[in-house]
Formats: sequence, structure tokens, C-alpha cells
Amino acid sequence: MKWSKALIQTLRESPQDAEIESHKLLVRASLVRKVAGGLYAYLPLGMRVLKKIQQIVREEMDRAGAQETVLPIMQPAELWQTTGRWETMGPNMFKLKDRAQRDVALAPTAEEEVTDVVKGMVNSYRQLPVIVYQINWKFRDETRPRFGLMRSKEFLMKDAYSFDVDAEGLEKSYWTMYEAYTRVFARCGLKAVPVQADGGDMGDSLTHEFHVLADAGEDGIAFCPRCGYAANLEKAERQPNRRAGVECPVVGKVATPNAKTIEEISAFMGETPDKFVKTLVYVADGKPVLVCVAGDRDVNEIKLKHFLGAKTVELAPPAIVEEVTGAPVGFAGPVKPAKAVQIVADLDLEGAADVIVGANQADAHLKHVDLKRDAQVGAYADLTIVKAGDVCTRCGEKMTIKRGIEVGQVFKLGTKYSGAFKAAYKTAELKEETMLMGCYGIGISRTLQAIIEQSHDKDGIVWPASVAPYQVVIDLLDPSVPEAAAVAGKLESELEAAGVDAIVDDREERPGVKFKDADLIGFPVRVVVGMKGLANGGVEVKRRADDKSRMKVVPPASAVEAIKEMLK
RNA sequence: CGGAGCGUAGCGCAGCCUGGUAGCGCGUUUGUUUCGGGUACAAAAGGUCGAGGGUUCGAAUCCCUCCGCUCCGACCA
Repeated sequence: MKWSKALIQTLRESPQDAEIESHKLLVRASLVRKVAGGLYAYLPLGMRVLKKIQQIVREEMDRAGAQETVLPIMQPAELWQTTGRWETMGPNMFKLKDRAQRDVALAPTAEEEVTDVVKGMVNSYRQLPVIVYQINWKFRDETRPRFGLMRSKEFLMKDAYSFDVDAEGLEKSYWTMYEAYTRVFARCGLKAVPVQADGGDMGDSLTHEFHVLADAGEDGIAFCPRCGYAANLEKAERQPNRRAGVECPVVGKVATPNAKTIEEISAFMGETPDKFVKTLVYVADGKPVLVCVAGDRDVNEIKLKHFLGAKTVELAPPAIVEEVTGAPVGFAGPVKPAKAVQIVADLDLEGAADVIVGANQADAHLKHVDLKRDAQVGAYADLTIVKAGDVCTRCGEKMTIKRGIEVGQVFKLGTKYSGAFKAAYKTAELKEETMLMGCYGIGISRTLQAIIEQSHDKDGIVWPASVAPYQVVIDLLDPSVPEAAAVAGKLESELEAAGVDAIVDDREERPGVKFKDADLIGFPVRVVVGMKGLANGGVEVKRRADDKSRMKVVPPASAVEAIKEMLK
């Protein structure tokens, strides 16, 4: 490829709407261009990377025995109504009508569609297991698209679905995909770590997310340095910090005017936040619940939801809080609320005594409270978000918190979709059984950006050779000198013959411009064809990631060899 | 959906407070110059100042409405 003919327009300045480094580089290096909020055009350079990632995914899926398909992006509403997700996906799904007023959706995912297709084709246990996949555009009407391709309204996703006869088969499919994902990310030059995660609305409990660790990541992950435990904060567990066995005098009321938050009240009373019990009013499936956690803790709403077995859990609006506690927001407590409602508390508080709680009365708190003696706590459970320094449940080590970008996820779905669609097969005993499903996603476009986020320096992107838009840039410093141009041209075709893709920077630009652009876009290997080098009978070959001192000067005839060596 | 900010040339921005011929840098085109880390000079093209309405002799500028974008929060198979 000749640069002078390529549709590339690098930018000196970052677009003003880009916040994180990978987003800035994506735009500056001319890989994508924003069309509208959350919608991006993939330019030739970006497209080449996207295709290389896709190819790696395809090879690994095929190796794992998955079969490629393409399902329609436009999906009839009936499919979604079958599982009830037409409603529950709600505004996240792009919905439209065709000319006959039939409802259709733009695919946000494809469990329904694939289940319907496989159901129509598989009738016998002999046809199972089967895993199908597709690489296709997905659409989600995100409330807040952000960070470029990280969270966009339209994105490229590989989604795979496994169908098995029993739990054992599903287990096997799940780990087959897990292995394949490990290989995919490694081949993309990414350090992606598998972490345990919450299944959300998708299915049953076992699920792993693959995260690329980065400060710009949207998810928090708890890690145990000793035993290797890694879990999304949505799911992460810890050993409770019980403080039982404290002597507890009789309850006393304290006037705490205008002190509503734990911070305010702890400053007011001169006690540390962990001496307090924070009581929050939640509404779970329409019913109010009091939730107590230690004052220095935050409620994990996902854990709460699972514990209560509720479909929806949200903080109660002020009116409900007042009705339940009999006091304005800020003074809720577990001791004799105005309305007798279910009270649940975090495991930290099991046996807790001599704590301070809201008095269910304006501008007042209670001290010397013994939860067991003074309150009607219905149940104790793990209800809080893990923090750095919390203790690992497995090995007792202190955990750390890092941030990650989720690039892939593997789920066991069980019969959630196959049940709804009555996707059944005949057993050898002629019985009808429901298939067991798993689903497995990789965000291809997000992976593209995650690679940049993980691999860049002050000058630009540092592409791993496996996914670089071109593996080699040939900087032809004097394009108007025929002998130099001939050397570059010959090298380009030799590389092509050797299966290495290269772009020749043949622009009439000063060397500095070419070097800056090469660094910005981040081609793994740079070859400089200049009069200075040619006078000494050589071209210069250098890795993007190395400094100038690691540059090699080789005769043009052996350049291909040297380049291939560097690409390894 | 709540809070904040911003919409002026392909990109980054000034001008707005205090109304009076729409500017700068990058990029683009042409010429000269320079030539191993974003050369320099000159000339040129490119804008219904987000949209609509109002005030005014006159609106990028003041007022109203709407739209879009970004950030924080809530949400997130």
C-alpha cells in the first residue's frame, strides 16, 4: 500500500470529546471517525485491525469446534415476546416497525434468535452438542455512550451459543469456550484476566468475565494476591468483620441536629464511621425493606436483590422512607421503625453491640444499641461491596481492587431460553428433554480499543504484531529519488510475498512528519529507506517499541529476514 | 432520567460580558524554500456562527423555545 493513496488523516490535536487515551489515539491515528454520539465510522486503518481481530476470533472458534453463522440483525418482536424480554430489555433495545406495522428490533444480542433456529434443526441427542457463533453488529440504545468504542450504540460482537444434552455437556462446552477466549486474547497481545461475575438477568450463576486491567475500565474487580481469587465487585465476597461480644449499656438517645450522613454524624459525635450502623430503605418488588450495613460500608444492590429473591431493587423515594421510618430521610434505624417491615443486615453486624443507629425520628440517633437485644433483624447476609483491604474468604489474605475493561464473557444459561422456546431433543430412550445452553460473547470493537488502552506510549499506539493495521511501515524518505523508490518498492513486494503486510510512506513530506505519524499509528516495525543509509549500502530496521539505539542497519536483500525476526 | 458545561471552516479554539464588514492555529491547494524527528515564507480555497422565533436601524453577541454533543450521577445482555 502506498501511503500517498491511502485514506489516512492523522491529527495533531485530540478531539475535544475524547477523555481517555485510547479514544484520543483511535481518532488521532485515523482509525475511526465519529459520525454521531456513540456511532463511529471505521476508517481503512481501523477496519484492518478489526478484520485481524475477527480473524483470530474466527480461527479460535473454529478450532474449538464452533460453527460460524450469521443471524439477522433485524429481529421480529415475537422472538423477544416469547421470553418476555421485549418488555424487560425496555429502552435499551432499538425498536421499529416495518410498513405492515410489525414490530422489529435491532439485535442487542441473539439468544432468542439462535434458540429458535437451532430448535427447528435439532431433534435428536445425536446432533448434540452443537456450538454456533456469529460476528455481527449489535445495537443498544445506551443511556450514555462513552469513551469512543468502549460503550457505543452500535458495536461489533462475536456471540456464540452452545447446546448440550446435560449439565456435564454444558460444563464441557463452557470450559472449551473459556479456553478459546484465553487463546483469543493472548493472540491479540492482550493481558486479559478471567474474573468471576454475576450472571445478571442472563442465566444461572456460573459466569466469568475477561477483563483487561486499565484505570479507564468501567468495572471494579477484587483480587486476592495469595490465592488468585478474582471477582467483579458486583459479585466479590469477603470475610465479614464481626465485632461481637462488646459490653452494651442501655440505649440512649442523642440529639443530632441536621446530621444526616454518616460523615456528618461521625464528625458531630467524634466517633469513627464503623461505630455506626447505616440503615437504608429499599423497595424490593414494591415492598419496603430496611437494610443495615456498617457505617463505613456500601450496599451491593445486586447481592441484596439475589438475597431477597427480588426482580427489582431500588432505593426508596423520600415519601416511602418517611412512611416506613416515621422520620425524614437521614434518620432511619432498625430500632422500632414506624412501620413493621422486613429488616436485613450485613454479616458484619451479626452480634454487633454498642453501635449508633438512626432513631427513626428527626434530628436524633440512638447510641448503645445492641442489634440482637434492641432490633428485629430478620436475617443476616453478605450485602456489601468489597473494598480494598477486605479479607479473602478463601485464604484470609487482604484483597486489592483494580479496574478493568470487560472484553468478553462466558455464561451458563441452562434452560432459560431453551425452556421458553421449548427447544427439546429426543433421548436414546425416546424421551423429550430440554437442551442446556451457554452463551459466550466477545466485544470485537471494544477489544480493539482495549488493546490501545493497554498498549500505547507518549508518542502513540504500540500495536502487537498480530493485530497491527500494517505490520511494517517503510519510510521512503526521498520518494523523488528513483533508486530509493525502487528499493522501497522491491522490499514491499518481497514482504508481500513473505506474507507480511506493509505500507510505504511515499509522501512528499519531511522525515520528521513521517516518523511522527509512524509512531502515532504504531506500526510494529519501521524500515527507513534513506539516502544516508543507502550510501552505506543498507536500510534501517527497528521495532516500534525500541528506542533508536536498537536500530539495525541491513542490506536491502536481507531486510525481509530481519523484519520477520523482529515481528516474532 | 437528574445535575453541570459546550455548540463559530475538516480538526482545535478566540470573538459574546460592552450589538456595528467573522478571526487565529492545524489541516487542504499553488509556488518558492528546507530536507534524518511535526521547516520557513507567500498566496488561495473553505463558515446560512446548531435550528427556529423575538428585541433592534443592525444580532455570532441580548431574550425565548427547541435540537445536538460532552462530563458527573442513576442505569447497563
